[in-house]
Amino acid sequence: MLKYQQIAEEIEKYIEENELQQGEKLPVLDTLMSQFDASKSTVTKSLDLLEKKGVVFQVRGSGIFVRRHKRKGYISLLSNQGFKKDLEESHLTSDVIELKVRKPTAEAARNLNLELADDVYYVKRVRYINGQTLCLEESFFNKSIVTYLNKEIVSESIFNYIREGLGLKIGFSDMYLHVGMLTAMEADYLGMEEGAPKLDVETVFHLTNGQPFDFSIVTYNYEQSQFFLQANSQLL
Amino acid sequence: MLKYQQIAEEIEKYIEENELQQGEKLPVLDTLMSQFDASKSTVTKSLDLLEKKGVVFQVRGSGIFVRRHKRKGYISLLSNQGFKKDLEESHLTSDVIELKVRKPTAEAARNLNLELADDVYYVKRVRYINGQTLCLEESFFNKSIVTYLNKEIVSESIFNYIREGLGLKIGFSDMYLHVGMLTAMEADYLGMEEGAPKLDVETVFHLTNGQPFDFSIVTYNYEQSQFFLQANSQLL
DNA sequence: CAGTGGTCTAGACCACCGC
DNA sequence: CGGTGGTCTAGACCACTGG
Repeated sequence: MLKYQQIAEEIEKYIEENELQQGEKLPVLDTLMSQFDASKSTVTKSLDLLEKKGVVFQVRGSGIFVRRHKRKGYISLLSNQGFKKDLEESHLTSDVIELKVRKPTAEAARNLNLELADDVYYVKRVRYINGQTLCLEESFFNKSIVTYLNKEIVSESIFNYIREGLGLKIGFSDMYLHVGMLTAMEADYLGMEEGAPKLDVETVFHLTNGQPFDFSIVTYNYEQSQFFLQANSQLL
Repeated sequence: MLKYQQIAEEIEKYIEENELQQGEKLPVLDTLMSQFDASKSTVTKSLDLLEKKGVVFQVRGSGIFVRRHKRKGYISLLSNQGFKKDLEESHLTSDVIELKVRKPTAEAARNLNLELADDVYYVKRVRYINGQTLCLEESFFNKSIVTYLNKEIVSESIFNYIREGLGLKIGFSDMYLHVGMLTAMEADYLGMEEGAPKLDVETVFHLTNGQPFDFSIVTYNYEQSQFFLQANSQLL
């Protein structure tokens, strides 16, 4: 593990263990440098990481402060694939409805840069949170990259398997959100009424080398759809 | 303007002007270093910025590549307050429905760390995109920070005024998303049916020093609600 | 194994905040 | 004006990719 990741982790752990609140001040850079026996750039890099994650914010001429958000029970839109993080106390399960090799839909082919004749793994799941339906998920995996899947893998964390089992490196993703009304089929899976509000999240996942390997469409039950997002304005 | 920002801007401009597509390779680091007469760290910092903005992705041992998303007409959830960026071709206007100094709601007070007796500027606007209703927006500004507002300011970009007119530095924001159904009042403003799907986005905006100065609730017309989001998985 | 990006250091100097 | 974070450099060395 890299030094700056290590430092970032320790600082984050320190914040959690001491239950520091929004606005509380962390030790100054000099202290952190000697404490972790690292150069200024390295410590700064750790802090930039934490800032990107929404854990701290830095104020020039003043100090480094803890950043917290107040609300519980929200799903972080960015702690990508595998909510896990913000819903630690919640119980998440999945029902696998379908798992097979097939040809992609036109939309899936377009998003994965595939031909209609190429093979994809198709996975359809319903996800539950504390026993209530959370979402319906359909995923298309480029079979030439994700070469094997089975029911066991698919009922657990597919992404962990892709990372550890297949040794692939997941890079970045593009997400598209739409609000609409549930179709009869979706309503059925989610145990809701047809025409109820829904949020569709379509995501294209890429490897670190830029290859798209997964296109997924997730339809959220609006009653469980509380999402959270942290932004930094210094992008311009 | 800082050197690394300058470099980032020029690289971005270069990509736009030459209409580089997803996956196209940029010059190698050495070239960029000499081209911009900058050290490796500085160029790297520029590229990290662009990576955060979703403009490029870097692959160790291989190169620096252009990142693009395919879909047009989506509102970027992160290019914070002031869509402007992704909707450049669209025509955006506002109707100011209400502008006054008042006491905050309990919710607004909580999110702005204010007392119920403190003063806030309250702004209510309907926003249009190409003549169609896009959203209904209610904002509460901490009056001890945003000391003055008038109809003219409020019908243009409030955030530009805060930055340039008041000289305040906007830092980060926390966003909370909910899906639901339009109330009669909301439907009326948006020209929709009561009970139609909606997306509510509540945002708390902070200055760079961490002080919250604006709490806003934006209710989107679901027919116009197409959002876009780019994520980087290397956060862990 | 050559090419290319990533990490880390030490140190100089700059820019901002708040007393 | 002292304290603190931010920028920038030069250079050593590491780690990954792809032919």
